[in-house]
Amino acid sequence: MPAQQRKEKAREERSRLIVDAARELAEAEGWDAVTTRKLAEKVEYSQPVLYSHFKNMDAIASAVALQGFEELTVALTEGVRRAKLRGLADAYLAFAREHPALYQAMFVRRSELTFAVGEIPASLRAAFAVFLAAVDPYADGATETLAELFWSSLHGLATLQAGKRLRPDHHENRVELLVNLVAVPTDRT
Amino acid sequence: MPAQQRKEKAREERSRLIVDAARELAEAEGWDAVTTRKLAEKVEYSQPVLYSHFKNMDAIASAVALQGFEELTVALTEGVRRAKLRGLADAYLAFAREHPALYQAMFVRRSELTFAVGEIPASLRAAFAVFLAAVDPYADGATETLAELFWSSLHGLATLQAGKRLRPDHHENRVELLVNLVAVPTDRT
DNA sequence: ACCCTGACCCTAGCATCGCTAGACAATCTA
DNA sequence: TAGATTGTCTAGCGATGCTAGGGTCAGGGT
Repeated sequence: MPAQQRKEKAREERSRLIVDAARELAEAEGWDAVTTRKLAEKVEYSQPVLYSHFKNMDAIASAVALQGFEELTVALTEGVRRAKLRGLADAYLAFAREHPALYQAMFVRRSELTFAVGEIPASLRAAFAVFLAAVDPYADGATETLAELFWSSLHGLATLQAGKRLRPDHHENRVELLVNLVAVPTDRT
Repeated sequence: MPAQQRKEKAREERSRLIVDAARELAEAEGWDAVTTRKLAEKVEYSQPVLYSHFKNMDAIASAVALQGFEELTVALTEGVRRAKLRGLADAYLAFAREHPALYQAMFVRRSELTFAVGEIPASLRAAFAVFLAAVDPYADGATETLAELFWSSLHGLATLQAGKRLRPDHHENRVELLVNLVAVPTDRT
């Protein structure tokens, strides 16, 4: 029955519309400004329609985050291709800098998405795989541990920088130092 | 005029009462649960009293954060005394783990407190000084940069761990690896 | 062709939030 | 003692997330 399919297609379209609107609003004015009323007005539907697509506001933010994971994977892959570890670091930090609200939805705002325990979003697993591959040559066996540590360091740099808690200049120095620490092979017994 | 002084003393006492109540509530139920009404009820005054002490809710959270900075400095100093870099790392991560709401107020929740630009809270400067001293022997001149990086890495580990985004076991491995990367002298030209 | 049924969406409203205005009481000054 | 000042509370405003209930319109069966 094509009528049924057409309906579902339209619903899916509207879901994307809502998610896109939320993301735009968040990037433009921050997550505090993303309210159900503003969102409803932006997609030109009434508030309750949002709840026929998503359980609540947090679920909308999580949908935005999932979009982010996919884009992050692409950006990281491209970064590694350009310049290995340093390219990965630059790509990660650029992503966080250029999409601050998106980054918050992915990694800062509390959310029901947990990574290391329970099921992991496939798109995020892919992003982490880029880390694993890039770090493996220097890991001396402990690939996952080094990948987690490298990721954590970048996350720390990204969030503290965003919060104006690091000297704005010296960014380059910090990144270079980090990459050197990870890349320069030392005795890791 | 001692009457005047007595008044001021009482006001100061009540300020501390409010801050302590906010901190307790946040640690017990998270910052979302810290509302002006619950806070007012807990200190047994009406809501407007809060605003005669603090500009708004964020200012109360900032006051809690300032308490945290002082305690963090003490904890870090003790950690360094015990085991240098590793002690510092352990103390920092333990602090974040044991006082998650306090840590959020200090470093995660957006706040008007900025560190690296403009004026810095003295208590936080003291905490960073511990980082500087602990890291200096390995910095090869770039002490501040290495301190910022070490701090960022710990911050990343702390927040991602708190968000269940790292494998709960392997914590020890990550910390040891980080400390080794920073401490083992390599060629840093 | 007609009616009925069900899916869809909107208006209206609830409880709660941060914050403030204005009235009331208690205390100090002269 | 009378007036002024200081302090506190009650009540309320606008905005929040979310939901209940009713109305409208299209699709399907006879």
